Amino acid sequence: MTAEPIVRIAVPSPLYRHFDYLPPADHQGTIEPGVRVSVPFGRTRVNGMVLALATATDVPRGRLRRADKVLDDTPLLSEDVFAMLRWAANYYHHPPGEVFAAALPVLLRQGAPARVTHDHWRLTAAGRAVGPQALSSAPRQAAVLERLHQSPEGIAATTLRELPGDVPAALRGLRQRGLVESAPVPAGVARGSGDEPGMPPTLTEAQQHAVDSIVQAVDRFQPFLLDGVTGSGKTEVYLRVIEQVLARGRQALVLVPEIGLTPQLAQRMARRFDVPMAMLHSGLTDRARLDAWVQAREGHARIVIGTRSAVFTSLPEPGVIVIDEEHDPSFKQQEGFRYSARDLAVWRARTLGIPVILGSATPALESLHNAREGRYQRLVLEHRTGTAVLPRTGLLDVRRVPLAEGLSPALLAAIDKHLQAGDQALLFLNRRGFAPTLRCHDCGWMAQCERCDARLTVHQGGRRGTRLLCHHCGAVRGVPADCPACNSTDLATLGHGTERVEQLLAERFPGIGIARVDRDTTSRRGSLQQLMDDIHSHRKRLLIGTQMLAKGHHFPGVTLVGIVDADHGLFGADFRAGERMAQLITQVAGRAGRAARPGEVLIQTHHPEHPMLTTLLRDGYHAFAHAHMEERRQAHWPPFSHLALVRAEATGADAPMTFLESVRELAASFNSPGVDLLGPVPASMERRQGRYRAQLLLQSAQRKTLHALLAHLVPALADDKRARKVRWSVDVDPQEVL
DNA sequence: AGCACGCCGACT
DNA sequence: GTCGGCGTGCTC
Repeated sequence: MTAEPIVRIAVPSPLYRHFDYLPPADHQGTIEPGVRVSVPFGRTRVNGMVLALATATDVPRGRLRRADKVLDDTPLLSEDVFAMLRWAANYYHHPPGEVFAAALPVLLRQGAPARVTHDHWRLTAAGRAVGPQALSSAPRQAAVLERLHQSPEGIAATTLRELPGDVPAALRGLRQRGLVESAPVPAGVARGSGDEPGMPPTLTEAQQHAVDSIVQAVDRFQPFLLDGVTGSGKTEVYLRVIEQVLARGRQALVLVPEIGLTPQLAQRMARRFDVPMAMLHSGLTDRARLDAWVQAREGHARIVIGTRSAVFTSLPEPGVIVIDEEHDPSFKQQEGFRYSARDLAVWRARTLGIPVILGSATPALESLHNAREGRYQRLVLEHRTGTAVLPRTGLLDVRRVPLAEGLSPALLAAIDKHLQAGDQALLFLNRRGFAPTLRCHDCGWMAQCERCDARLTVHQGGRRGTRLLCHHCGAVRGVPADCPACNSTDLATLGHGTERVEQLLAERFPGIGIARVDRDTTSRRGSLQQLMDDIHSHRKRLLIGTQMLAKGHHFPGVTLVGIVDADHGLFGADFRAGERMAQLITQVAGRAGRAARPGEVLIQTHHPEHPMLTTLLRDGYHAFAHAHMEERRQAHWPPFSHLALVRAEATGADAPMTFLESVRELAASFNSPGVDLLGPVPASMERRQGRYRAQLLLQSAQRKTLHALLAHLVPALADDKRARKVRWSVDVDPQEVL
């Protein structure tokens, strides 16, 4: 008789170790790595992931417990994703159980079977026409009807069953009345129509070369940096490559930034390809997400498109991975399991032996460096497609110039000129609200957030009238009638935000129609779409907005882009501030002149001679990147070093610093040559949401030595009693170090 | 992270 | 006299 195997399990908990169990008593057959099991854990039961089968364990005999149920017949994750997650837990120094949990749809975490619910219900035309009050004699049916009214796309039967009462009976009743029908299509997956009108556009020579190069590599690992100016047709390159991948019977995984562009790109793909596609965006219900995930896993969905976490989707026949706007910071998760979806995608492509395409008009310096070192093959699209040309850019020196709400006469005149010509103009301003703060003219008091080291922003819009808002913790306060410090009534707003500029423009350019695009005007569902429609139909011809306007959206009618204040990025203390500024300016500028008419970009600054700006404007993003790369090299910042950040926060003011000092000592005691310990220092905004924050930076020229140190340090912290007095976390390859 | 056990303050 | 505060210990 052979001994029972030991089942090694990652349990969803912040613990850095695995747990060993015996198989369930009644279990027949084999248990494989990658299946979920329900196990007793402490006084509760949890769903864990089988990491491995073992023949021996360190755990004393009597303490081994028996798993109670195996939840999957076959591994839930494809081999490459399983391996990627094991690798990632190691690389990001994060508890394996949490890594697996983060990679699974909520319902799978909760133990639901990995099956599509074909059983969806939706209203018929007749059902849409009647209200629940028509069924007052059948309250159960009325409740189901009402619930279906809320979700016109249909609801999974399992979800409906959460309603009280005999839901299946109610559904039978409703079907007899002809009010509902069961829809066979699982949510989250839609079949493309492939009915794009006309022929796909003819490729430029550069596009054709890019497509050929990538297609030629379909059977091996090769990262491509698709480095193409805005409007150069990167998407068309993706589509042609995907077409080839689909033709070879393979699947495509497409990652996009978190800015609501998923539907747009998905729509374009759906018009091109007559195949089922899974869309994984933030708006999905848990059930729809599971359905989409399963469809991808089983190979029914041939294209999977989604944000960051879509990188964890298992695919049986992967052929290519695309990362669009690869420089976008949203590919890095900023809390919990702090992975980079871009970096994981490259890892995964290597394991799978398939090409991966990183596309951007403004590649991250890391990616340019990788290309320079020969790790990535760079494919350049220098020109815009069709007749569109790149806009002219100019600096507006605003020193000693009278400004109207931050706008110079030259900029206002330019807006006027473009509006007169019947075109649209876009103003970029990185501050939402009316004014960045409120100040007492008599004593200098400024409205401060009680829970953060930050000023409150004056917001005017909305039915709730003028209010003070904290952009960091969301606190809302009324505007005081007089100064809390000196009782003066002479309180005045200071600086300008999008609301204020909108007001000024409304007075200056009456009847033009102004679209303000920021978090305040787009937070309601569908409101962004409404604004976009108004812009595209020219009902609104002046656009004012924040970051959101810079990203990806096409505005063919815009011929003028104004950047109200470029100076923030010039003096940002973070080592990435310059790179971010250059990307932002280049991306905003890319919104202009995409159609036939040439565009113009005007940038207001108090530092017109600043080399960052002059290099960027005169010679473009790549010249800027080249110059900036040298600065990085001299300062030993990435990509010329590797970083990890230990963060700590607590309600007590001293606890984070005290803790990190002990972390520093501990790290120093490991005696790792070549790893520099910088700090600890208080975070740049020390107090946020009532918590004090500090950080310790670890820097090394060698990734290996840094990770060797972390491999000792992190488990030691996890076991350290002092660590329980603070909230701490480790961020490998942090995006921001300030 | 949960969850329980275990010793010190304001309540029915 | 108890309900409950969160310190600390553990999870195969």
